[in-house]
Amino acid sequence: MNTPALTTLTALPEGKIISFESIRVACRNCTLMTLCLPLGLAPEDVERLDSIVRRNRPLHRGDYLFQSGDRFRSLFVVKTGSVKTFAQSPEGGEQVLGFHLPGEIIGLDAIEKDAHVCSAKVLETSAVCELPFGRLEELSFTIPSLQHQMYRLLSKEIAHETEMLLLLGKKSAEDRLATFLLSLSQRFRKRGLSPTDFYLSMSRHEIGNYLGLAVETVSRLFTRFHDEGLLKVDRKHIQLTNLDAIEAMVSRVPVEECRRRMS
Amino acid sequence: MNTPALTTLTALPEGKIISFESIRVACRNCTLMTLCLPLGLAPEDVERLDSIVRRNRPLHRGDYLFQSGDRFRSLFVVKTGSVKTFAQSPEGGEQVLGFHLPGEIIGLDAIEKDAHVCSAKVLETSAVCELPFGRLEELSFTIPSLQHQMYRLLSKEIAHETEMLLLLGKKSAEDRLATFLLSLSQRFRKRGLSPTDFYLSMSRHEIGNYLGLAVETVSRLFTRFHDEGLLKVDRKHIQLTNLDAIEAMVSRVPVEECRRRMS
DNA sequence: AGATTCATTTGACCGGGATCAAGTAAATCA
DNA sequence: TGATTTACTTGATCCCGGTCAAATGAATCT
Repeated sequence: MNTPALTTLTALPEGKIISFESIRVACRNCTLMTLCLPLGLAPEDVERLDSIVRRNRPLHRGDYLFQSGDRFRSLFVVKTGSVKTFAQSPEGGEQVLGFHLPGEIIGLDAIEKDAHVCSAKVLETSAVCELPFGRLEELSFTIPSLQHQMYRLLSKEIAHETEMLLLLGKKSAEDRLATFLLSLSQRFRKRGLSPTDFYLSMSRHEIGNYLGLAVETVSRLFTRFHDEGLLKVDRKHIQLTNLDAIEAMVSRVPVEECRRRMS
Repeated sequence: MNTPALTTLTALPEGKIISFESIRVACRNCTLMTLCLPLGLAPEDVERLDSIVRRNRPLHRGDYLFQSGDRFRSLFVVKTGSVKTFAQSPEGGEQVLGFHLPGEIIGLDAIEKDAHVCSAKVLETSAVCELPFGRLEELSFTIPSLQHQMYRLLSKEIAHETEMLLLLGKKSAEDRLATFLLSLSQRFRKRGLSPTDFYLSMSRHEIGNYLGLAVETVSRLFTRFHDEGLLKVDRKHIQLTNLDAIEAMVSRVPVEECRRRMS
């Protein structure tokens, strides 16, 4: 099998042959169907959607799906593995915007400018579906339920970022890490994986960057959570031994509000 | 003229009579057309869009467009005045999500859950266009350019929140206020208003809440900016006397990155 | 106009989390 | 396998911005 030295999906030539692999993993057989774009589509519409999906070879740690400034051509959906997105200032600093698990769509922020405004980098060996946006948009002209699902997905992304704004604007370091772990837990659960026992595919540095915290703070918090019996942590391996306590921490009323409400 | 004691648009009964007012302010005559939903639409499509727009009576300070948890029926566009959106935790605390100026669309985060996930409150006497989402969606099935514009608007909202994440995650208090003022300035300019001389319709408390800062910090920063000759401030009246300096402040490389890049 | 309430400003102080500095453990590589 | 690099942890210290407290100024209400 020839393996060209391409590291980005977008750089792959058009009109790839339909491989055996791509047939096996058709949308209709994909376990992620209810988490992904086909949600709410009739079977025949899933087939039409499937026909525009490009399934390229797996990517490896460090590979880019796209980089900030690239012309916008496609949305991407993680099939297996995980991907981080991040914005970079021209000077080199970066802000992690999200960690994306199977079924999650990447690139929705690029539609308006017709160019990517963030970069997407693969955290571990990952399979990714590519959805040429022009084709997707055409398809959504003729499939109302697909259009509706697109609106839903875009809206969901907005609502999610809203939650992140609340996190960064109002919550303590402790709350941020707890919220992060709980989010991962819930997303793993939805995907049929253990919500209490998983491996992190991102570094402490990336977690800190994402949560607006220094690496050292993240490290200390892991140690503290461990000491408090909330979790067991061994390098990248996390076991949430007291999910209830973590949930309580996240939904807890901030101290500031307690005080204010008493007056 | 009868004035029922309704304080929310959504509570207004369906099928209002077409008033003289609503004819005068048809989309085709609206100065906001190029900032708003009609952007990129053919004149005949603007008319079709116009036919579903509901233009209700002006709202006043403190009126709600909708509240978190309300069933999602319509998107709203500010025509004149300003509106703030905010998320509230059940305990009473709130996080301001945005301040919305004429031409800006509100409610996009409600599509997915079919319920509002934030509240929208009018900051000053304001006129607002209501776009019943069901009708809008139907219309976008038959007008590809409207569908495209919807995708663009949703995408723009995502990209904008991304910028806010960067703001809250990485920037200093000083940078946050400067970014906020610059954003207002640029938005006023786009609307043909002075980018350097304007009135704030929101309180210091609301600004602080939005930027993840204490009221006192906001107040001190205004004083400092004033002392440094960046602006003149008299209560709600702001004059940006050194826009260049504010721009430089915003695009400046964070100190942390400077240090890191030197090593 | 005077009283009340609310918004803003200013000062004093404090603390959470960043920064600085080392040390340790893993992963990568020759 | 040892050498080098990178990731993570831990401790010490510092500082930005939050909190507390009080004064002042606007706006609203009688």
